[in-house]
Amino acid sequence: MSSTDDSASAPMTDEETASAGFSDDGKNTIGSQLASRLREAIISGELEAGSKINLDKARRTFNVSLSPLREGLARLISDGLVEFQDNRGYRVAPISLANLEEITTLREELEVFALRESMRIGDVEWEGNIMRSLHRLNRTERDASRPETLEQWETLHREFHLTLISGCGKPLLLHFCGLLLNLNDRYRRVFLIRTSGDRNVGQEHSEIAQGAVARDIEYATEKLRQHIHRTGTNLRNHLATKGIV
Amino acid sequence: MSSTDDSASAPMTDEETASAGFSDDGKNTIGSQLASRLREAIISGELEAGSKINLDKARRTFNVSLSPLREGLARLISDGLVEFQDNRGYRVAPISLANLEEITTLREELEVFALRESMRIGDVEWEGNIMRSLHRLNRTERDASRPETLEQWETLHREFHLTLISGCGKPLLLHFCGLLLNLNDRYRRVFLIRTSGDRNVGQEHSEIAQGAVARDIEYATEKLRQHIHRTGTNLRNHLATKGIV
DNA sequence: CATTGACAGATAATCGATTATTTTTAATAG
DNA sequence: CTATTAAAAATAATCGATTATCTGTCAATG
Repeated sequence: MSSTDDSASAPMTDEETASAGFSDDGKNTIGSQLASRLREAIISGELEAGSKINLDKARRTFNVSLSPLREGLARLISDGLVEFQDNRGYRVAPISLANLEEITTLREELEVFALRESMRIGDVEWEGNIMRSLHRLNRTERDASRPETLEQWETLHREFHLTLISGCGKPLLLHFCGLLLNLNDRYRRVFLIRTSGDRNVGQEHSEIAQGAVARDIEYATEKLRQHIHRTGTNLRNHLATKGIV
Repeated sequence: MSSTDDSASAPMTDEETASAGFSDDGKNTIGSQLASRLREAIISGELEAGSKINLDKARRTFNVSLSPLREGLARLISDGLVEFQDNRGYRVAPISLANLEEITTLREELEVFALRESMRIGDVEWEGNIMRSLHRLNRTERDASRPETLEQWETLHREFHLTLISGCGKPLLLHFCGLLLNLNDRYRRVFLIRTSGDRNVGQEHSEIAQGAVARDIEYATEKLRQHIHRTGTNLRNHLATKGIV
């Protein structure tokens, strides 16, 4: 419900970060930095789902002491990306078909509800933010041969979905939706290298966005629901291909 | 999504805990114990909403070192009962009318959805668990003059609501509902010493439970929604009385 | 008189070492 | 051979001390 770091912060080169003065956008403490790095490692699949996290090994890998390491891991527990047991340590949250299906179902419930609320009470700034997010997202190509474009697209995609519902005026609801989006993104990054051919995801996003700013509640919410559902179906097939139950 | 301790565990005297062999129900590490103690301190209002948590002071109060203290606080962040900022430390999550209203709204959405799902797929064991929880709850009097009965009632009440939706087969959804219940309980414990006279809460619970096991979806979900809504309205009035915005 | 900046005290974050617990291995009895 | 137990190794949890950061105070400046 809190947490300082901001893993989806605006892209910025090392030089800018170092020189420009306004670098105070979180990531201050080692613990925070670790949380971000670990989150990325898990969502990208670098750390395998279900695998144990050896503290001593991780300590050496990241060149940090135990305290900030545990601090960082604690945050990922809140995110649902890490599981913990007293005296047994940490492990990367496992993936499963059932988990993916629940995430999809809950997104359909919560994200759609949040969009409905946003359309009910969102202001003009909210509308503007949607159009900006949409534009930035649609201008970014997903090129499977260049991993950095995939990461970039993921960031903007997440941003788009969050912006869409950002007008709802319900911090807790946004928090839940953010968690679900995170969990969902892991499945996509691990299993879905390229989007399936029979979809035009860009157009789907455009339709949702346009319906939202036009305040056509039935249209927009239904489009969003279908969008989420299709993604779920898609991912489910990919999981099945790899034999995951 | 994980967390080992179990703040709503069965009541047990110190003697029993010490002698009987099966005391391995969590609460092993100092960090876990602290999480429970702090949670209780916050939900009961002992630690004032919005107040800063001084690590050094807390360390002395609880006679522990910094590491487990931070560990415990980290868990309460997941619970939404504590907020944190890098280099600024921890504070008890503030309360507000808006926050209470959001909690109520989300409970109406999520808990009702979870009940619907439970009624769709819950098995006989689920039904039995409901009847047991209901019985235990209704047999417990809330006597304002004896604080321990209030605590006991809170525990059983929480248990009842969680049991009601425990058949839904959706761990994440149950997690969210658990969080919301926690957050809601804090408002009740702090603001509602006795239930308002125009309600028979015991009967409300019975109606919901009976509707649930009878699989009368419309009836049960509507009763639950009203139950949650009334509680919200009630609490809102009490907050207004104390001048909280 | 408001603003800035340096200082000091308070507080949070981190480290390295130590202690507690679990897991593995090895030995032994049945 | 399998099951049981004891010792050893691996791992997690905690501690006390140190370092980094923040916050308030007060003097100097415009």
